[in-house]
Amino acid sequence: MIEFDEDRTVWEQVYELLRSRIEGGQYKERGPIPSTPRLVQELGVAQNTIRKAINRLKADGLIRAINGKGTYVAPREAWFRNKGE
Amino acid sequence: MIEFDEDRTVWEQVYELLRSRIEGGQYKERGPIPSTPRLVQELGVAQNTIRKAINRLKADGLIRAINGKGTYVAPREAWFRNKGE
DNA sequence: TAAGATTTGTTCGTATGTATA
DNA sequence: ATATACATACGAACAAATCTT
Repeated sequence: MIEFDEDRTVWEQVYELLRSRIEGGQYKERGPIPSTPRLVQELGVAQNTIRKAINRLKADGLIRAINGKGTYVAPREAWFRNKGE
Repeated sequence: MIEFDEDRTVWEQVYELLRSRIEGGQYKERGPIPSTPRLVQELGVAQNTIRKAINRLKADGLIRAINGKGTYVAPREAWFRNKGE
């Protein structure tokens, strides 16, 4: 179980964790990332919180979700480089 | 984006807006009203504020909410006629 | 064809914390 | 102190798409 900092929002820390796993290659290009229920189980946070992080990653172009199938790391060419946060 | 009067509570103005839309027939009998997230987007106020207005409409018998599905205008026979405010 | 499981997506419901007036 | 309003986080249920059996 992962521990989260209390003075920062959980969904943002989840976002950064997943982002680092993608950029670090733990989740491979064009490969799947764990399903929402799996992430709920692993990270110990609510579905909605996972989804908020996921939505941000989608907005970043880092992942692509296919309804009923799964969520996949986008090819690097598709990633946006967001500087300002 | 709708503008709200500053010297009256927002939730009450949201309540009156939705009530007028229901009574005016914009939201039809037994038909759905927009979801909470949609109303948040349209009216530019927080979820909790929308919910407070929604709860009042439920207490009035004007609408009925179904968890995970949506919120619907009740048949007119079910409406309460609240005189006192 | 049909039924079930999995996964994404959406919705309502509840609670807590913070800031403000 | 109380009420308002916003943001966050959790829980529960429903729906559609996909895949398997």
